[in-house]
Amino acid sequence: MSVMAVKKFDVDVVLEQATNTFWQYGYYGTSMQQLLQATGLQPGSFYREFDSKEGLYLLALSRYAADTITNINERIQNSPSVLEGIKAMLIDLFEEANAKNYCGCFLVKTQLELSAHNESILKNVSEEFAKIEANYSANLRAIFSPEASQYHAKQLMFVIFGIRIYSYQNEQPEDVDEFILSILPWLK
Amino acid sequence: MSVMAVKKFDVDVVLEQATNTFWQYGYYGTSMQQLLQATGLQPGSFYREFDSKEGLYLLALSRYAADTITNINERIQNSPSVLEGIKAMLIDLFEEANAKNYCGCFLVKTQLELSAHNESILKNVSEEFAKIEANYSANLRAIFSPEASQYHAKQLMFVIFGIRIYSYQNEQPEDVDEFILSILPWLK
DNA sequence: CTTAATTTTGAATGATTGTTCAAAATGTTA
DNA sequence: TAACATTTTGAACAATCATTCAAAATTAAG
Repeated sequence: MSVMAVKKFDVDVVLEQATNTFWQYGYYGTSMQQLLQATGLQPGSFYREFDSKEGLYLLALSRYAADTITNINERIQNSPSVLEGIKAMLIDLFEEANAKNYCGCFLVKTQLELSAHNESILKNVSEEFAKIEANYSANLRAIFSPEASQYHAKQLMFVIFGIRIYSYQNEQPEDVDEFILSILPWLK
Repeated sequence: MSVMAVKKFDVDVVLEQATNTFWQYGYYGTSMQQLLQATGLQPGSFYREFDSKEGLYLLALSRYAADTITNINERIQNSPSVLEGIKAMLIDLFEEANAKNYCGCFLVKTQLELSAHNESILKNVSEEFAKIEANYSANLRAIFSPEASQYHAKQLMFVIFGIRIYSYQNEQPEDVDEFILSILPWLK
């Protein structure tokens, strides 16, 4: 009793392709036609693997959120210090914006697009952001007091949001490094 | 030779109703059905007044952008000082988020939702943000040097974006006033 | 090779999308 | 009152939306 026919596609690859499409064009801005073209699947295969367009979106979203925290911690752990790691991450955020298909943050885009349509998504994304903030706070506790860590983590979230939105514009600060330090002097 | 039949609706009112619908649900998330219900218009009247769904959206957007700058300047001029005016505005941004149908910033939502679909919209919104930043800079020049004003205006934009996004979450800083000053100490 | 569990195919579905337009209603002017 | 420029009405349109499902293809096990 085993598998009599074998999947022709890699679920992880398909999930990534779908994520990128949703990320770029949004939930309502992405049609099933686009999704099928991006993944190379036929409707039947798609719906047998995923429940629905919405189900796939939620899956993509939770995967993205989990990856985000993983990436943050990897970045910090591979840096000479927590503060240098965070500062380098912020600078990278500015540079990412120069990529040809800059998409910003998938969680932010989801929150802005869908919070009025689906209250559970608003709650879901809020929880993910709370986790990310708590994770920054936990990392900062290696240097600061618990209270200072919490405060700095919150400041960090604000600044990250600011960078992600502002980066859609073309004019960035001349000296990004200096600009970050002017808002978050404790990063020095 | 004059008007033989009279419009039953007020264009400005309709435009505001449509703007609110777009603002809340987004461009692709708003259907013509919703728009007609929100405005009380019939399809024919709608299309005779506005070119298309897209045309109406662009109209709503440019009106919103113009109103934004007007409101900022009114706020600042009715304050005892430029800095107090700006600080009060930032605090208000936090409080707005507690309203039942918090929508964030229409320009930001537009940029995130539509920049991948329509390059001219991305450019359009970017220009509006540049105007807003320049307007802040002009106001700050009453107190600071031209260089400092420009720099502070940019910091201001980042922080405002941060507030608008972060505010979708429920947990705000305990002391909002103190929090703002910790990021923008020159507001003191 | 046959059997059978599983996957792929893709035409077809009904619902909804944005938009059109001929006909009816409106109300000022002469 | 009659004429007529303008607006409203709302059924109808083609296109696209997400989704379904019966039939064909696949392939390991017996």
